[in-house]
Amino acid sequence: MGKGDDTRAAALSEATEIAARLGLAGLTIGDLATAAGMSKSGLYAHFRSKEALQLATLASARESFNDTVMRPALATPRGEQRVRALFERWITAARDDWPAGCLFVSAATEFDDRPGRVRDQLVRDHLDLLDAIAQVFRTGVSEGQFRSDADPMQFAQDLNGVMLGFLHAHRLLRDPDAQARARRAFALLLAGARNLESQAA
Amino acid sequence: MGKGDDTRAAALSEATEIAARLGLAGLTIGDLATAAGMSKSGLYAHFRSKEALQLATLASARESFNDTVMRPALATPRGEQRVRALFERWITAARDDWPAGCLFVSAATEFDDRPGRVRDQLVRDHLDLLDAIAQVFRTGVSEGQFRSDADPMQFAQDLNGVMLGFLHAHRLLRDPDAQARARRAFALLLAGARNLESQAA
DNA sequence: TCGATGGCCGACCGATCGTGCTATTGTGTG
DNA sequence: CACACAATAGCACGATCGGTCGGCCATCGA
Repeated sequence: MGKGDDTRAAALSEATEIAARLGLAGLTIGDLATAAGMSKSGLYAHFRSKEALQLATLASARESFNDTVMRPALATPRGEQRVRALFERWITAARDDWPAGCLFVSAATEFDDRPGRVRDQLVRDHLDLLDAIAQVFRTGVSEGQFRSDADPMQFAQDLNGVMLGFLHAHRLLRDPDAQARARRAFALLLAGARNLESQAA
Repeated sequence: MGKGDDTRAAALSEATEIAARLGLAGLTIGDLATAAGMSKSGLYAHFRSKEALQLATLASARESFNDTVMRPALATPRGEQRVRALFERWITAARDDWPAGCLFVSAATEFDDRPGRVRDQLVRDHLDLLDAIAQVFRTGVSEGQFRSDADPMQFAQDLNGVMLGFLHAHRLLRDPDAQARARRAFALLLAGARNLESQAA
């Protein structure tokens, strides 16, 4: 088991880029084979079904996300600093049209109404992501920087919303101010978690 | 011009639902014909290309959005009350798996990397939406309820992010708390716009 | 009553979809 | 060097894709 693994990894890298542009469903075996410089059947032998290819592509994107965003963030000091590092890594990668990030967003909207293994995996990945955000946020609570009655899962959904709003403004509208607005939104989020001012209905 | 228009409108209604589930690209002429109880060619005669069908479906969804959310909101008193009405109409419709709302979100992520008339139209619609939100927000500024130095476009992107975060949590994760969290996020947004506390880096 | 026209259908086109089966090539090991 | 086997290619399949065409009805104005 030597060369095959390299070929598979290279194909998955191509697959991530294609799927980021055309969606996981739009990722075609023929297109991927052409992009990887292989025959359709030669490539198909690595994944024995399209669903398996989609799951493998998703797994590849998940690793890219962990390597690029999650693990480096977890290496920084606990507390608000780590929350900031997480956001910073995330939005910087997303700004550069980072394929793995776009893939997760597009796949989530693509498969939210299509039951199956792909959707199940997406749900797991998304739950893991939100849990990780919440966990990072909790380090800020235990360090005393955030309010102890703040809801970590609330923060996770809010931060996810900030990133989604940014991605829409950045990738669809090509808005040059999108990143600055996302930073301000994130700052407002932090401010709301820090002291004890705002609790409207 | 009598019966044909009814058929077309009915087909577009079906098209919106299918596209909300499978995406604008996944909306197939054959599937739509079956759903509409027509032959493929009979239906196809109403739209002379798939791109035209996609644009017509988008236009139909846009009207649904304006009828369901925008116009009723604009009929309420100016200021914060109108902003609240906008949010309330929006999230209530989205909670019920309202097809038109899902369609715009999925289409936006689907076509953000596919140049063409569909993408162009999506950009126009999205800009119109953000402008409308900003305009509603401005009525709150001129009524003195929101800070005069608040950025309406910032509020628009933020509110859009709240809705996107909600849709992800609701439709992909089926999170029963998603709506409550979205309301709290919206409340935080309003609180940040009201007085002059938070302006962190 | 007759002809025109709008609305719809069945059959069909070439291309491409996902997916098998059968070679043939390449590569690491004894 | 030869053998075993992993890796890739060739080819074909049924289905479905977007799209075209000729023609059959129903309606309606003259």
